Amino acid sequence: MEKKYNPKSFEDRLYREWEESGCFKAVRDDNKVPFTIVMPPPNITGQLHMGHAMDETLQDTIIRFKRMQGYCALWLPGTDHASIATEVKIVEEMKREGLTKEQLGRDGFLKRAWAWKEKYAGRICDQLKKLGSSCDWSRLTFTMDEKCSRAVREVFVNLYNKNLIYRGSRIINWCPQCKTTLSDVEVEYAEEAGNLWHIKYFVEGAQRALVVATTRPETMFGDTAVAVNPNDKRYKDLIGKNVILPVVNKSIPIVGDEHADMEFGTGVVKITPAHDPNDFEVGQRHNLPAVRVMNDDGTMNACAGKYEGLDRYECRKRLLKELEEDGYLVKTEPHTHNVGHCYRCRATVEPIVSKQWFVKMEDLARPAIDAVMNKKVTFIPERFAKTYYNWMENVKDWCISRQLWWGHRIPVWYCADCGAEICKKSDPDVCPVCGGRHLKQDEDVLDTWFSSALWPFSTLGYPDDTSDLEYFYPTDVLVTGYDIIFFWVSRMIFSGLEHMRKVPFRDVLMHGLVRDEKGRKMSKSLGNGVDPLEVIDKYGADSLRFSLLQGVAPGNDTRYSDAKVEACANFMNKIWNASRFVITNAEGRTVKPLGEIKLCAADKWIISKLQAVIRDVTLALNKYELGVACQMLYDFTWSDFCDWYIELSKPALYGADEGKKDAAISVLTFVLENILKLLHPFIPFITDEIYRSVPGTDGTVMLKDYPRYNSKLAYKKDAAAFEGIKDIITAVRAAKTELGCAPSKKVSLYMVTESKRLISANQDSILKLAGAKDITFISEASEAGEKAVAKVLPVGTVYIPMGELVDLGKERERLEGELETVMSEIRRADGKLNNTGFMMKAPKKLVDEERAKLDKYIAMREKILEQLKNL
RNA sequence: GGGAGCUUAGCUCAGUUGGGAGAGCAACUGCCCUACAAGCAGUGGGUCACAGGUUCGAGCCCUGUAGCUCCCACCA
Repeated sequence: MEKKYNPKSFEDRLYREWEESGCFKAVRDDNKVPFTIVMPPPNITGQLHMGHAMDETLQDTIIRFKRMQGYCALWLPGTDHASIATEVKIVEEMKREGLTKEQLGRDGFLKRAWAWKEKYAGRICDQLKKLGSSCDWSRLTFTMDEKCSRAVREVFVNLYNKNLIYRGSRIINWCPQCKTTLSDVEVEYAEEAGNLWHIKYFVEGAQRALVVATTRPETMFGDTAVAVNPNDKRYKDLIGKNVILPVVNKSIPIVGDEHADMEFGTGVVKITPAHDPNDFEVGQRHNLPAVRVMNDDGTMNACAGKYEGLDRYECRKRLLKELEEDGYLVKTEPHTHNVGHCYRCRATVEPIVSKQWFVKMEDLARPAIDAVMNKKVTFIPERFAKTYYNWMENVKDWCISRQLWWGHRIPVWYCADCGAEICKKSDPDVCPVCGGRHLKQDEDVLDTWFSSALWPFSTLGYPDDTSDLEYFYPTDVLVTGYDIIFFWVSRMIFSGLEHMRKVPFRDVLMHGLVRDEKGRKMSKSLGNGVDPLEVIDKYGADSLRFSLLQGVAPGNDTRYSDAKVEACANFMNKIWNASRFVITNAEGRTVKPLGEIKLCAADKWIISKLQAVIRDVTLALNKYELGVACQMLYDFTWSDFCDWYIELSKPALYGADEGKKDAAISVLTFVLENILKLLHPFIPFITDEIYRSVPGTDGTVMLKDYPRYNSKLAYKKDAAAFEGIKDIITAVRAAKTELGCAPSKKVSLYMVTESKRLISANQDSILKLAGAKDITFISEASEAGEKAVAKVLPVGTVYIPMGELVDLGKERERLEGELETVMSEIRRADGKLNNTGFMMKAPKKLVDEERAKLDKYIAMREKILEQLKNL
């Protein structure tokens, strides 16, 4: 082993070895139970960020754990074509070259897009490898691969045939910059300061005027009515009459509709069915025409008259000026309101009536809700089920058509001869209705999330009845961020149920966002993102992984900090050095199985601790409590193994007794090997690198069995007794520090104790670790001399003669302090034991423990009192 | 308007069937002792936001209050 921990010297090499040896490959094995994770496919446009790093680390840890536990573990990787995000990027790139989509044409553009994909899809995969991701690369899938495209077609056609996909004119969200529709979840709302403009509309044939309030005056060209509340006494008599739309001088009706809120504004609302979801509904109720006033790029169309061709905001500005000059504008009131923005380009989204394709959600939502209610799918933590219900129960139809080129094209053709609409799995040559040959495919592509929704089964071979699908589906756990529940998780659930008749996964492990040091979201605009690859370069992948898992609870956001990674790097260093200690000391010695050696108290103690850790870590991992598991392993490795056990082993290791040496090195090796296995899922590189040097091991640790709790190795009594030895050592160390005695000065110890055998057996350890030269058993305090400090412990009293360093006054003070501590413990235990409620209702085990504590403290109290008396 | 989360040591956060408050970092003291100074030993530091309630027992369960954060819906 190299003297220094240097992750760069082995991480890439190990990854190559793992990959080449086929360790990550999952092949159906009917003697094993499958455990499947499908990776949330990163966008091909993307670069690895901290969010990915967290997501991938969680998945890798789980899959490595399951693999070691003997499952047929499949972690299926892939990438997403990310229709809109990718198209936006390519268009930007083209713009720099002075090119437009139109210039290239659809085919030319797609050619370029595929070239882009070839160039960048590999990048994110390489980055995942740097992290140590043990996914089965032979199954790498791209959402626009042939198999996914087949699945998309199959699903589309099936839903179409069931009338669950339909085409219709609805209000949709339009991004004027991306020039495409967006689904409801792709719109992000933000409060914006704006105005509420009060505009006068004259009533036809009367001297009255109604004043409407609007935040988007430019849409007035599309007004086809004004509405008042039918119960509103102010305007009731006007219902059925008309108003004259200013500027355009068009006559539009006054309708009575509950939508008009009497309390808001003037109580009169202009109705623009083509540009507002509520108005659209009002329009439906009153048979109003929907008049679109905007073009796809957010400029005004011919309906705006002289404003035609102007951008919507420029039009607003000039129109307001005109209205003001003509006396129509009666009031401008500041008003903050929620404005929708495109989640890709941030442009303000326009609600527009448009003919689009929709998935009818009502029938799909119900079973998806039930599946979670019935625990076929479990959210971890549970609270996210509520978020899910809330959305599912109120979900509206899903607009799936996008006016883009990069994506799955909608498998619908229109016959120019007879007007038929044909939806088919395979491209039709002739019209099945009229036999005509003039078929034209729908120009639009599908929402990216339409193919993502099929991911858990499209990747496994759907629509074919593959052996993989039968074996690996439903998958076991989906690991993803809570920000993606609506986009993806919910859609996978209803899609799985609809097309596979089974939920896509049993558990959904949610994690939060990785924020920056100050708790802010990492973002490009803030420039506060931390590049995981740079962190890996500096500290190694294991340190980054551990820092992302340690102290993290499911569903909670976490902060990234260099300090945290540094602390983890120190842990790696610790593991490295401890291993080096064990391995170098094992050179030339025989490492024996535990059964063949005589275990000393310290051995039994550490082995016992190890069993508890194995049990608890496994339990925690099965509950996806990775943060808790990390903490337990950290503490065990650093405190118990390194700080205590390695130190305890030194007397034997450096002594002359060959048998003891062999025993010590055997236990050290045994525990180290287990630590490496236990830690491997979290920090795969360092553990495997070390494992290969551990005597008696062969091959990679990633295919070894995960340690199992062995009750025969629990040694509960011996382990408990050994705590007495640790107490003695700690007490002597503390006493030395307290009195300012140099740690290197060897002191003599005198003990009054009933555990002479235990202490004698561990004398070497005590002397070495406490920095003492001898132990003498005595029967009373005076034998230790006058200038001795007394440490009263459960195992007995230790007297440490310190000569001139002892200040009797301070010693009295200290003992009185300890007495007070012990007394308060006695009061606490006594109180409990005298509480009839506690005695009657508390579990017996607890009562017994409490009684034992009381006895222990009473004994200590007597000893301290005696000590004080002697001072 | 609806919903969720958070509030624990100076800082960042764990604490999952309710049974003596923890870690890392920071601070203080002392140590290079043949794995590790990226280290070791020791020490200090918390009315677990607040107020009630349930219970023999509450950081944990229930109700309410306050502050912060997030999500959804809607606001012409």
